[in-house]
Amino acid sequence: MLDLGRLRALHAVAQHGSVGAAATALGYTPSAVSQQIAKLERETRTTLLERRGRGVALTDAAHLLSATAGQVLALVEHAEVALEEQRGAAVGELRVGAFATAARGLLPATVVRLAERHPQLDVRLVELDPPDCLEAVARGELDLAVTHDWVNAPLAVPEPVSRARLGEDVADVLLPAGHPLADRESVAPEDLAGERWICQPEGTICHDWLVNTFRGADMEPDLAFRIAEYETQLALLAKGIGVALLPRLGRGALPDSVRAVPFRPTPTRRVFAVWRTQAGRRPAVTATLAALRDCWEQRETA
Amino acid sequence: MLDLGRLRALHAVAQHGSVGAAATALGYTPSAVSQQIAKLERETRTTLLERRGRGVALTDAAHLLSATAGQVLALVEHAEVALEEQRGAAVGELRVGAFATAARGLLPATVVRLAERHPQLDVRLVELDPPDCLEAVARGELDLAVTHDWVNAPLAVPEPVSRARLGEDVADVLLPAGHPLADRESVAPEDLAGERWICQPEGTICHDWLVNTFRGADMEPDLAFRIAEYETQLALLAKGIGVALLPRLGRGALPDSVRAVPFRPTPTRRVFAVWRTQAGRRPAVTATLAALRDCWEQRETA
DNA sequence: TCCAACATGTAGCGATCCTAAACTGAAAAC
DNA sequence: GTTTTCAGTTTAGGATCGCTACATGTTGGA
Repeated sequence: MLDLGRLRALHAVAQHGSVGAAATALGYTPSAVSQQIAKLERETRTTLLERRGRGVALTDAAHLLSATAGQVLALVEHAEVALEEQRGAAVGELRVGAFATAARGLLPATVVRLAERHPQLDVRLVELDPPDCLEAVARGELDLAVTHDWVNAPLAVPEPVSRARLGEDVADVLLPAGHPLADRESVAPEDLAGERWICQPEGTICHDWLVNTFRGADMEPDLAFRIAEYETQLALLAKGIGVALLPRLGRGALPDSVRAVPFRPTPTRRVFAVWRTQAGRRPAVTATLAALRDCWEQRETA
Repeated sequence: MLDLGRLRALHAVAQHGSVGAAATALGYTPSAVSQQIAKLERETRTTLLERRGRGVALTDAAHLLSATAGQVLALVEHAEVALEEQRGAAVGELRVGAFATAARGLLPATVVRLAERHPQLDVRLVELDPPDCLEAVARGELDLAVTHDWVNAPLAVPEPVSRARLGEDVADVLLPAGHPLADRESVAPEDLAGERWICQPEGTICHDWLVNTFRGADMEPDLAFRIAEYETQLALLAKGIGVALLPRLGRGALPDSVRAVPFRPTPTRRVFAVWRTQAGRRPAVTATLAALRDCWEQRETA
């Protein structure tokens, strides 16, 4: 494989017309340039320079080589510039994970915003539960994830992962419109004894939080419906079949047949973005973080 | 300026997916590849590789750089191949000089033939008198020249120039059709005493030869018309204004008003191709030499 | 004929680049 | 949970490379 330094030497000679001028241009002595080209000649088994009077002339092979050397040098220079530019730009593929509610309520706007601001950024989205999110980020399968914890089940991030808080998401109890508690200012676990709950499957944080909170009041919730899909939960609620605890994030307009009532103690989960600390320097990561924050703000003011 | 070896290392990692595989592919140890990329990272002040589990993953910058590295490597490889091919092919620019008669009578056919055989060869033609030809070749301003001497004025080629004889060109005396000598088998200087000569300007070999030959017979030719252009000489001859000594090379069909009569002693000039010995290895030079020989042969048999 | 300009050759020193081997860290196997 | 294995990195050291300074060889002009 030809050496770039030698090609540069040859190209300089071709451009400046003499070994000495080329050496000056490159900041070397003529001897160095001469030696470089001599080595290039040995490597290619080709005569590149011919002495002509006091100076030198390039052979056909040298012209040929110098021409492509020019292209190569231009390309390399371009790469350097691109690298420099890229140091501040968000490009490439960014794999994002988010828990279901955020995937529904926050990420669509974020992806749109990123697409507007950074057209070169290719965002991939995966819906994952918070523990899986963290693991995937730590393993490098995701570049960034939106996750959450509840105040009574704080999120532990492993060492090489950083996190930033986006904000808090409050959950309300959703009741059929005709329910006796439907017009209360707020409800407590005690008020809801005997209700049949619509809840996410076991193993999800939503499920665990509900169980923990009721056990704190020395009660056991009746988790009659284990439903992962938001729309399905809503459909069940609309039919008055049970009650549910649903976060405000990602909750659209409710049907008339369903009422939201604040819960006491307020079920608040903190929403975080997490990423490998290592990758924090990636412009793509910081840009996504910024977009997430913007979209979160916009959601709250809306 | 980025180093080609490092770019190749990065590209290999990108292609093979791991440092070890890249090292195997390149014939190095993983350590070498790792160091190369570490240096590349320092040079570009960019993170290129991130550890991911047991292996590594490329950052955006690395992907960017690897992509252009691929282009660069392809270009360099292409240059190497081109160089290899070119080692046997006639390509590039070839500057050819020829004395006027050869430029008229030999070179056009040669240029056509070269263009057929070697379309990549770019032939430039300059009309130059033999001494200038030799000088230009020796100086490297011409790559090859067609020159001549007369038997009584042999051509001396300087050391770093080679020559090859193409053949001999005989000159005849051209007389107006009505001239008393027009139907003779041959004429000698003595026969032509008092004639007004149409001749090339002083300083040309043609001129000098005429003077020398006549002085050898203790005569002085009357060089009444100093004309460089062949067509002009012919026009003068056609009007019966003088006589001329014109070589057979490059002489087309004569008008009826002009007759060619052999001269005694026969004015014979040896025609040579000359080139820098150094450049003799150039395929372009050998190809042109071959074409010149072919065209000369063809001319004689025609 | 000497001198100036230019390229090339030589010696040597410092930088570079590779290998080998120890080290670190993560996944897999027991 | 502990050990093994795998992959990449770090470190040390020796060979090579690539530069500079200086000498040499040519060429072209005063």
